[in-house]
Amino acid sequence: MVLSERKKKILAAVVDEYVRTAEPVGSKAIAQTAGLGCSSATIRNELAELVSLGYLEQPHTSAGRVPTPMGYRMYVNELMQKQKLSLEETEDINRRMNQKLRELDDTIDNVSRLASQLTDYPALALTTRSAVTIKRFDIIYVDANTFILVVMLSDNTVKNKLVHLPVSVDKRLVQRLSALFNSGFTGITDEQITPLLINATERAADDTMGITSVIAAFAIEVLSAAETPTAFVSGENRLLSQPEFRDPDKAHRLMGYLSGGGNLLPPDQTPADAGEIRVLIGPENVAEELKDSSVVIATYDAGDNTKGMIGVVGPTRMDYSTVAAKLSILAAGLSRRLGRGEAPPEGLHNKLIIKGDSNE
Amino acid sequence: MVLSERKKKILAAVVDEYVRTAEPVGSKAIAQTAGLGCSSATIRNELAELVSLGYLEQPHTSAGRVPTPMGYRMYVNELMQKQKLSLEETEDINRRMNQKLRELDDTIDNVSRLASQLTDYPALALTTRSAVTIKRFDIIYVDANTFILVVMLSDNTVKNKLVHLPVSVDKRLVQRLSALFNSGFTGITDEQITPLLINATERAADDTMGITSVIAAFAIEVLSAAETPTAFVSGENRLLSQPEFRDPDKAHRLMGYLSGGGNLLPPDQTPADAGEIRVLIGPENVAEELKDSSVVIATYDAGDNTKGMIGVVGPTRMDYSTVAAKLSILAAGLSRRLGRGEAPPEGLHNKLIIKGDSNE
DNA sequence: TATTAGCACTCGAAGAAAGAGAGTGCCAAC
DNA sequence: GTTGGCACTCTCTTTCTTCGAGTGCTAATA
Repeated sequence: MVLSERKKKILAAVVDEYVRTAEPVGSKAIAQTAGLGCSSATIRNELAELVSLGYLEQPHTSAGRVPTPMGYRMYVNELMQKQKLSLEETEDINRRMNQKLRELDDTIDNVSRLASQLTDYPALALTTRSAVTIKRFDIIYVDANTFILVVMLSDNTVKNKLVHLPVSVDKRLVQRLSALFNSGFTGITDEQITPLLINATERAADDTMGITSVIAAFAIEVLSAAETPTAFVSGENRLLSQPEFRDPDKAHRLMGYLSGGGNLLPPDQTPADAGEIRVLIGPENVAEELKDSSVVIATYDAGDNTKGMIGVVGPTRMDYSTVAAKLSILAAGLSRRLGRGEAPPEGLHNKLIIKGDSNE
Repeated sequence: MVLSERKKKILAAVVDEYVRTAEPVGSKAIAQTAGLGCSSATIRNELAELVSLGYLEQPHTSAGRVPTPMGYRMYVNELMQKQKLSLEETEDINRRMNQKLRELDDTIDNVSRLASQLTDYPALALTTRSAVTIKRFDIIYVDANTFILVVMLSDNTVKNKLVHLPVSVDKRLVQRLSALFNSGFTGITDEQITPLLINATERAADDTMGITSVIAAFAIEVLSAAETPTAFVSGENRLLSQPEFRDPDKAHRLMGYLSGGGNLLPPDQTPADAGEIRVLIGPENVAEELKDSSVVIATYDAGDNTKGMIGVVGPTRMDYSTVAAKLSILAAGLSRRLGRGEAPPEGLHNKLIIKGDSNE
């Protein structure tokens, strides 16, 4: 059954109002705010129908109406006006993004922090699982007992590790190993790094001290870490400002779940296309702990076919349109800068300024 | 005035009991638990004196007693029995430390997570401010537009950054720059990296494209980031399981403060010696938000004269002895492994096992 | 002099009762 | 189909009462 225009308007009004006030919405309030020229009695009739259709519900017989998950779903899919953020707001987001992400690393924890700040909900940033391979493998010789492993992955992230060894290592061995690893270990996944391969490399390098194993272990570690989807959560505490989490136990449960960082988001779903916003409302979530919360997820392009995701968690009574709009901009910005694996022009510029003021 | 033995015992009993139950402690309860052979009436007299001495207080006239900050202080300084953790517990901590910190990075966020898990309070790990210099500077040439900067600092941490440039760079220029940076930028602090120095390097390398600036900017960034004391907080949500934070507003305030990650701990105090445990009780804290919470801080030796700190935050009604004992072990473990900047033997071993099972 | 038993008293927590108010459902009129 | 009117329902808030743990004090005891 398709909803009449008026029902849609009323439903939208209920959602808007409820999101704003967190109080069940009465017929009178709607009659006043939503500018349809009819009385509260008419609205009451409509509301009753919306209830029986499953879009709304009543906490108790003589209370206002509250959207059901199905109601929110309808709202998100059809009713909510794609919020246009004002120019200032957009600017602000971009500015903060530049500022925040210029510092050292645009690592996912920074991204999640930013998302949380912007939306004022807890946010989480996730890496997506995908086959990662090693693109480059370098070993920097520091001294006879020390070297630095530097691995560049196919997703353009670089990892390093400082290794101390109890035994001395010849500089040439290190170089040989470096070359061997670069030829043998690039372009393959962690599963392909078999003991056999390590043994072969070891023999080829004449490595009698097992350094190869240490390095290979690092390679495996990096690869599997990169493939394990990890989530960074920040701003858990913002949950507490939501009235639905005034109950400390409830808040604690969800926050604990979030900090656990487990597989929070639909693990089976393939990541959406970059730019796409996905909304999971209440029971649509797989995790039991999220069953009465909502999640908004934006996907961005992290370059080299990998996708990143930023999600925001809140009560089902969530300001979907604003959150979606903000995440959209954030995701777009991230795609822009990560997609090509380079810092944004401004970032570079700001740094370069130091060239100028040499008289100091 | 010095407390009589019995008063001490009673005070200790009050603290212990209150820590356990979070309820004001009555005279009868003490008469039963603390095995001093006297009746509740006697205890009442003693309690009344302890109140007038300032060690205890009453929430209201006809309630049990609760320790004041001064009472806790006395407890921590003199009464609390230095808790000996059982062998199993110690083992457990060490095992978890090995497990947790073996993964890729023993970074401070992992340390703080671990501390929080162990104590079941929110924990924060801090780096201490100290003059950091660059120990090594390497540039890995990836392709004409891409290279990886690898910087090893005096505190034995290694940072890297992938740099894309819009212009092509000659491989030899990169090598020359690498050499120049290694000679010019090692052993100096970020303040010593003046525009003059950059300019000189630039000219020496014949760098007309300003790559030097980009690299120098990274150097400065890394150095100043390393010198900025940062705090990593985890387990904020554990606050919520404490009855004193059942009020969401109160919890929110403190959690917000913690997540802010600001200068949480006595900024003026010089870090204690490694192994030392410091306890700040309620109003002893400088930060307004911590005035009715307590903080336990352990200092560990992070190698190369730098100290690290792990702190735990909780209500003043905190299990000081257990927390102190656990942090102690944690700090000792960290000193052991970070002090010499190497992975613990077990960690290495476990990795090396993969050598063995090549028949798979 | 220190300890103890006894007892009246205090004060908060928990429960019960009452009142207020927002909002509904339904009916009859338009 | 819409509207005003009205009785009804149910929660929230406030007020009052009760209950009980724990105290402080006094007088008796070792």
